Amino acid sequence: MSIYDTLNDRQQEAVFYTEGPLLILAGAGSGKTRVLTHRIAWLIDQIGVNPWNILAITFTNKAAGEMRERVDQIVGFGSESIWVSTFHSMCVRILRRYIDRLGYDTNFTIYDADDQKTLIKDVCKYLQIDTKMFKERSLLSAISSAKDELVTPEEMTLRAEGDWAKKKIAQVYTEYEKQLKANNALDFDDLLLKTVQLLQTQPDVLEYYQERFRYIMVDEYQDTNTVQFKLVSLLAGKYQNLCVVGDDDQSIYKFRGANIMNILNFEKEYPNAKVIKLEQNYRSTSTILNAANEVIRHNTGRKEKSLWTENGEGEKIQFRQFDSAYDEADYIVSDIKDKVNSGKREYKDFAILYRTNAQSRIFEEKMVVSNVPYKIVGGVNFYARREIKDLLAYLKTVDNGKDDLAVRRIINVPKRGIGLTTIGRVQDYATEREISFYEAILAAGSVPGIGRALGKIESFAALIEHFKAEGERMSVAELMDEIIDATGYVEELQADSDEEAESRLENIEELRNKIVAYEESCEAEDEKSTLSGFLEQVALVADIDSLDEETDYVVLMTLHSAKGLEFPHVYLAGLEDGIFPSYMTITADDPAELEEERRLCYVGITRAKENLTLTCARRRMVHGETQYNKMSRFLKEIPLSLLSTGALFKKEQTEEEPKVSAYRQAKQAFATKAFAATKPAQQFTVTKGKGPGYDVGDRVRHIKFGEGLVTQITEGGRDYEVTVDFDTAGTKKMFAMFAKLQKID
DNA sequence: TTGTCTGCATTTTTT
DNA sequence: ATGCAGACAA
Repeated sequence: MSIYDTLNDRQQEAVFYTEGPLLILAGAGSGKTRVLTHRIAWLIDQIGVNPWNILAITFTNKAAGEMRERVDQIVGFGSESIWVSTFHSMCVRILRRYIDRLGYDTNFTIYDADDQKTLIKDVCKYLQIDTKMFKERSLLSAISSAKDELVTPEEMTLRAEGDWAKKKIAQVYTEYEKQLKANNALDFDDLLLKTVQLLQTQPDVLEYYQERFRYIMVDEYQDTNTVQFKLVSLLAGKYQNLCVVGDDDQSIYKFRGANIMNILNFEKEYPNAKVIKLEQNYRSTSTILNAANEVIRHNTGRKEKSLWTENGEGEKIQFRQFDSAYDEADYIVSDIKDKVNSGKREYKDFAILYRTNAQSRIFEEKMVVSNVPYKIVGGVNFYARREIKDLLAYLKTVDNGKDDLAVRRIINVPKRGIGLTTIGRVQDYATEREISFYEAILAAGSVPGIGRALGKIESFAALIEHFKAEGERMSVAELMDEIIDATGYVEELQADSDEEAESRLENIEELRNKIVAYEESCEAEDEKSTLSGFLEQVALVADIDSLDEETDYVVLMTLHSAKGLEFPHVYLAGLEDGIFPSYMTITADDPAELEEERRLCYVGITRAKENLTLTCARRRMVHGETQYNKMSRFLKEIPLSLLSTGALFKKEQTEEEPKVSAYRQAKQAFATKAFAATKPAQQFTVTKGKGPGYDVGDRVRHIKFGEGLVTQITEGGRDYEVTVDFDTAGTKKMFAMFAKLQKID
């Protein structure tokens, strides 16, 4: 009896088919990770492939670690020399070795979203771009998609010919690139793009990696974008032993440039590709699986497949609608508590999934109050916190003096009396001479107009030089301590006794732990721990990587983060039109966006193994205002026969609304299903309470237009449109939400 | 130069 | 509700 006997026929076929391109269409819960690990084992064990020649690309570091571990368990040796990593960390590894060929230093810095924003602001200021017209956000996303599509600044400039707005964007892109290079920095997209450029321009490097990676596997292939596709094709170009695993129904990263065509057209790209479908689900009960199938059925243009399972029917899916988001959170948390207290489950069996990170807060509050251990994945990244970024900026400055952003960040943190004017002068001097900001600092004596700040700058330069010298002989942790000590960063926080300062100190302590952990892990692998190495690790960790299956806590995260995970009991919260599917996708004119939301819903449902609870609230606070939402359209796509709406629950007595039971509400919602498609969802937002707080015939005051008479109120979209006859300003139509009209008695 | 105030926009999802 | 940029005073 071999380990491969435990696989089903299809899975075996996928494992044994080792030569040439292979597309595995793996439905949710069909055991694709098992297939991949067994395939690697098979390659090593039976085909005699050197582990060194295998590359497996996963979506997260966590998945990579798990895969390595599982291969290790099967094969027992050699797994450490397999390359298992994410696209990004693989690229960094390659670039650290060869990027000098593209004119960068190999100790380049990686810019995160925050740094990108700072840089783009600088660029806009420098180019005198009107950021009212060109939002930094959209500029960045334009640049990002250009990089995803392998479009260089030169190309974009050419394409923009004759279009003023496009030319502006191209100009920004060009300058942004220039500055990145001057700072010896790469952004996330660059990691992929530069690697592709490297392989395209350096035949010997390409040859080396093609030879090295004779067998390539890519997980979550449906979420790859054009650069990633290109990268994989380059690497697999010689041996063509490329195995990709994916599920078009789980493609949820289009907004990040993921190109679903990569999977749909795999057979066109590789005409001799073998296609294997894995359709047996081992994860969920048939009830859950049916619900998922029913929902995803509403999408068009998918690869036909039908998931089935031998698992039992299991329990019905629970559905609950609540008056408010508070009630919703209350119910879920106490439901979890009940089930744990009755000994049926442990905390770690539960996951609460939601559409947006903002929804986590309310659950967190309830968890704290109820004393339920929990872990929130995502949200504000640990490394994005101010104190962490500050200290990292010191490390970056020591590591890569060209990183102007880092130097400018810390030159006056903690306060040294170096102000904006001084920084501006130094920057001008640096720009003029085309030297880095830090070089200008070192030459501060010759910068004009510095005046009495000179001494302060010189002592700052001396401080950094001191760190650089010390860094040569110190470990990263020691250097960090020295920085904390010499700058008085912690001291300053300690003097501050409020709660925020306290949590900052804790974070700094946590950072120190992470540095020590990094150094220990290097030691374990017999590698030298370096400052660059640590900074790189920091840049590429996702929050999900810190998820630990062993710890007994409830996990809270977005649906996106939940991809690839499974839990015995899943709560899908906030199933309301406007939340999920999000308001953006409902109002977008592209139906494809709604389909992506539906796939997200499919992903969410299929995370559940045994129990699934769907909840929504009639009323919830969003951005400081109360929103009234209809239940999600996706709910209506689940057959009523799979649902249980459970016992009735308390309604708030203060509300004047008709008292309809949850069950009736649900029933009504399903009954109107046929009409729902043609009628727009009725939802609206008001600043407080119900209605705009005034009526036709009332006198109101507007902050700018003065007093006037309300002549008409019409309900439109998510707001009221109010027509007011102003005494002095004439008749205006405006939305109640924005106008903030005040009734005059 | 620093701190505070005010008005303004912002809100999907992430390696 | 929160966070940021710009204005202005200390």
